[in-house]
Amino acid sequence: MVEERYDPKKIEPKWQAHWAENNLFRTEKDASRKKFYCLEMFPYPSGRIHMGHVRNYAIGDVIARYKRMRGFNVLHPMGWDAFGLPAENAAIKHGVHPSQWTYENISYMKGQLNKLGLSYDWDREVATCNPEYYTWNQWFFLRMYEKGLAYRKSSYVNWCPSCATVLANEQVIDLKCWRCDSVVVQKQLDQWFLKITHYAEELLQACDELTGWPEKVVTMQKNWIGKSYGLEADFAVEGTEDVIRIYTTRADTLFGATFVCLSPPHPLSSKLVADRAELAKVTALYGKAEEKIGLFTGCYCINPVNGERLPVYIANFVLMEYGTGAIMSVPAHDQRDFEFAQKYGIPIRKVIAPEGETSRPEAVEAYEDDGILINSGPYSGLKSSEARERISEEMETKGKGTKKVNFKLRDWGISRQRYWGTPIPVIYCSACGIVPVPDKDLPVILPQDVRFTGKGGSPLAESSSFVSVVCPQCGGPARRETDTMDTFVDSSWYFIAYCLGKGKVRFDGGRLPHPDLDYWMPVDQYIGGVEHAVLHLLYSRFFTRVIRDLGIISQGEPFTNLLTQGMVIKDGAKMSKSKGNVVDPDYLINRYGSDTSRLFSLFAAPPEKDLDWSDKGVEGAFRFLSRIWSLVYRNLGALSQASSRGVSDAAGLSDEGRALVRKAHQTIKKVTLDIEREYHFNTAIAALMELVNEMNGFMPKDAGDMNVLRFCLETTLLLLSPFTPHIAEELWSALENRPGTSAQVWPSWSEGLAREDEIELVIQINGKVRAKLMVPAGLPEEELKALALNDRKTAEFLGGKAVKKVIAVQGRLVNIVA
RNA sequence: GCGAGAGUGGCGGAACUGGCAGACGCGCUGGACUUAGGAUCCAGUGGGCAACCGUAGGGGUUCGACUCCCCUCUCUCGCACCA
Repeated sequence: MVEERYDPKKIEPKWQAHWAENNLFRTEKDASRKKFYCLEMFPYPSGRIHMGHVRNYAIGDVIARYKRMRGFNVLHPMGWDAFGLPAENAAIKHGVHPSQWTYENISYMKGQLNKLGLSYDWDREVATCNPEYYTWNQWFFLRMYEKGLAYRKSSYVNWCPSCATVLANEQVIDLKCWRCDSVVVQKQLDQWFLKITHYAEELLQACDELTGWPEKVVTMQKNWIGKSYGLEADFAVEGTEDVIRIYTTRADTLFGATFVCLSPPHPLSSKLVADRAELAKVTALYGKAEEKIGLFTGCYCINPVNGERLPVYIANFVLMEYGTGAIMSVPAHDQRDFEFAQKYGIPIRKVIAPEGETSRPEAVEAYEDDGILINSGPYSGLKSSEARERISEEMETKGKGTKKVNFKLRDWGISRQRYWGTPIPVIYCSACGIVPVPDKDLPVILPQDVRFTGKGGSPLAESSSFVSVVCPQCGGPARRETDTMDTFVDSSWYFIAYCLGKGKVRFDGGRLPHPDLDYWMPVDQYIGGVEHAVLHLLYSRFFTRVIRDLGIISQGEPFTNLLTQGMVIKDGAKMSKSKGNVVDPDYLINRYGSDTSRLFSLFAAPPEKDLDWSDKGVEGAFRFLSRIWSLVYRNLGALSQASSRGVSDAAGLSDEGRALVRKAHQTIKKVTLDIEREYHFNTAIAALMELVNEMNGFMPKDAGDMNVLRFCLETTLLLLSPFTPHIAEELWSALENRPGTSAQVWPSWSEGLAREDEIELVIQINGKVRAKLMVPAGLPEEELKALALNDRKTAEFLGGKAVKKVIAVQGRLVNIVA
């Protein structure tokens, strides 16, 4: 029974239950069918979903449902990025255990996702805070440790003195701690690192194969990896045995070096500077962008290319982490060096002249481009590019330097002084040193006896039952690592876990590469926010390669196609709690239903662009669905007597009927191509609206017309079903068809039936539209020209002028040049 | 500063490889039905009385430019001392 009014509350829960009871979206590996792995970035279980999730998951669901109707074996899973700071903060603030807080949130949010009618295979759900999941973080860590890909070293980190803990970069806001507002300092600490730089070259090379990714994201990845070709050269410190090794990409400017700078943490800095207090001043400003300061060491070093004596400075702007931690400074050709030289009165010597430039005005800034060498001994007159090569070779021959490729990419520091993360599976023994936890003792489970105070560093350190262990090697007393892993580790392989299914995630033993992984991977379509353009996506590319090199999987590239959806904007700003401009999905679903919520977020903008929220637009989406509803309701009696069979090859239709059938076929074509072409759902939905508008204006006069209407309605419902699955199912079943839309095949169009038999020929005179003429479609150009020239209005506008040229475009227009 | 992208009605947005600019939706105007309508339906809707003018601005290529080329402006987003 179809009610008169469209009431989503009455139909949506019914169909959600139907899908769940019949396990319609459960997927099994089936080697005989072509697979499609459709994945949306899993959410952090913060408590409730927001409109960004609705948009992200609506996009993914349309793709998954569409691909199913196209016959693919579709894997469409969902899970939870469940470790993270908010859970721990909730524990500090409200005394709820992070685990309880997280699982309660998951339960609520899972309900919200189901209310949206998303077609997930929940049998594959993962929560990263589950020991069955994070044990594999530990297992991968141990494998990497064995291969030297996980190691411990001392490094600078953001340290909040008040909270006594390390902060991630994104938790430092304007150089201050996001929680207590105290100034963050750089502190040297022992940290665990994953050697992502081992894959730097491959990660960079493979960027060129990411043809299904937005160029912007690929570029960001390339820049982040930051490969550069240069020279390492040795500058001997005068009167000592010490040598300063510098790195430069501009060997062609070697003759222009007038001083050398060391990074404050450079080992030679403290050796060359006697005055600790002065050195401390520079060190205090290390890494601060505002001001360049330096300290003359009193020492000189020798330029290997010409034997010149150059002063050695300590400079706060020189990074220890990049290159060698020391640079040669060429103020004439590097803006930073230029400013520094001016400040400290160091000479500036030009060694590169812009090509073709004769006069040389007094420099007010550095000339950083390539050019022709001057003042450079035997190299004067050469081009920069050639000089770089030749000077580097000379340095190598003389044993004073080495050509060197450098990367900006640094190894990934994963240690976090937090509770709610994966324990790093390592034991420290005073006798044996660092001892990895044996596989048989995995997982190292988070202890329950921890108090959350928000102070005093790693919470795990407070649990004596956790910290005190027996050394697996010597049996003596030992101490467990109390840091946990960065939560980005969890999300670096979850898409691989989905392929195996709940309770089946394991990577040791069995046939390798794992047959299920080889069937499902890589992800065919990944959808998520662009904020992960570098971090998560780069880490995942790294992890997938590590897993490949363990033999578990064959391919190293995880995501074939990537769609980065735009933000949801309201009142000119990104929707966010802090801005107070959020729209609550629960409210929206209650008031308009999930079909309307989905439809609006798909219709208002193409997926990759920002979406401007509009309450009125939502109502428009609801009205559209209501119109379809009442169209079926109004005609239900007659429609149930009608049959869509035969409509598509029928002669004997009324003119109006034929026109509507044509429109339907055109709509099938447009919707299909719009989805295939960059997922432009907004124009696909617009086409469906056009078809519905035409159906609304269609007055069936006989049984044949009613057959046409039924055909067009069925077509509309099928085309609509990926976007608004509930109403499609409901009306489909109201027309007494079985089974449901999601088991149906995507409609196909006939070019013949879609073709117009008449076109409106536009007649232009000198490029301006002067007349329009209905003519039969498919006329050859010559006939179009003749028709245009003979038109009454043409003569009128020509006013007797001679026709110079006539251009005809088949099926479109004729332009008469006079 | 470097890198990427975008500027189209009152608004969100259409326009495939150059071919009727403004599809579709919102809003607005008028009308119908109503005790009433912020419900629904119908019609209209870039500007201008007009010729004409209109896709950020200025040049260019072309029979023809939102689309291609050059210059300028504005905005958004990344990365920002990577030597």
